[in-house]
Amino acid sequence: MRKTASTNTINKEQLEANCGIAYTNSILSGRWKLSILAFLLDEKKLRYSELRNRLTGISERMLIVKLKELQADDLINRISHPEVPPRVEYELSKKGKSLESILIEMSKWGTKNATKK
Amino acid sequence: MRKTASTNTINKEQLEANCGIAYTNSILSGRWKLSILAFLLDEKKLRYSELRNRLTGISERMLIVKLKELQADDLINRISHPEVPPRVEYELSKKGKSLESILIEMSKWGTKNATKK
DNA sequence: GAAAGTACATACAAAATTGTAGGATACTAA
DNA sequence: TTAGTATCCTACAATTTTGTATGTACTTTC
Repeated sequence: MRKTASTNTINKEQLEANCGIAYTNSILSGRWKLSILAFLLDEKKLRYSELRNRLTGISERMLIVKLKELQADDLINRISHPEVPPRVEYELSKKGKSLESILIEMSKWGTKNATKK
Repeated sequence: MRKTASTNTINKEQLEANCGIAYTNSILSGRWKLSILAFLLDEKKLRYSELRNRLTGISERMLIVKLKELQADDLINRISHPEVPPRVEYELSKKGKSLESILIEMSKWGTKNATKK
C-alpha cells in the first residue's frame, strides 16, 4: 500500500487496492462463510453433518445456502457419494486454498484481540 | 447484531470466544468497514469529507454509523479540530494498524481474482 | 440576506440476511 | 408396518443492514 497523498485526487493504485478489498469482502462477508472455509482449511474434508456440528448455531438452511454460494464462487468442491443414506463431503478448491493466508491472518488477529475487550 | 435474548446470539458469543476468525469477522464484516480501513491505511489521515468522496456510493448516514462503530471497537481515532467550519480527521489506531497484514492479503487476493470471472 | 460548505443527527423505509417449521427422498433395519 | 438416517428443499417470518430525505449550527462568500 501507499504513502500519504497530499492532493484530493485518488490514484489508480488506491482504487485498485480498494477494489481488491471490496471484491474479497463481497465474496467472504457474512456470518458463516469464513468459518466454513476455516474448518475446511483445518480438516481438509468434512461431511455436511460434520460441518453442521462444528458451526454451532447454524441452521440447516443457512448451511446449504452458504455451501451453494461458496460452490458458485468456486471456493469449495462438493463430493457426493451415491449411497444410502447419502454421504456428501466438502473440501476447499484450489481457489479456496489460496485464501489460506487471509484466513490465517484473521485467525491470528482474532485470537490476539478477542479477549482484550 | 441480533437481540441478546435470541439463541443465535448466544451461539455467536461462543463462536467469538472459541474462534479467532469469527471474532475478526464480527468486527470487520459488512459493506464499508474494510474499505474505510484500507483508505486510512493508505493515506494515514483523512477528513470526513475526504472519506466520503473516496467511498463511492456511501451515504452520509452509513459513513457516520460505520465510523462510530470503528471508534467503538478502537480501530480508528477521531481528531476534532475546534474550528469553523468544523474539521474532523480520522486515522487508524494502533489496533487498527495491526490489521494491516489482513488488509494487504485481502487486497492482493481480490485484485488477483476479481477479473477471472 | 441568501446561498454554500462542514460534520453530523433523526425519522423512516427498503433491501439483504438469517431463522423456523415442515417436508421430500430413498433406502434400511426392527 | 413403522421408524430412522442424511442431505437437502420450500414457504414464510423475523432481524439486521443499508439507504433516503431532511434538518442543524455556525460562518464565510456572493
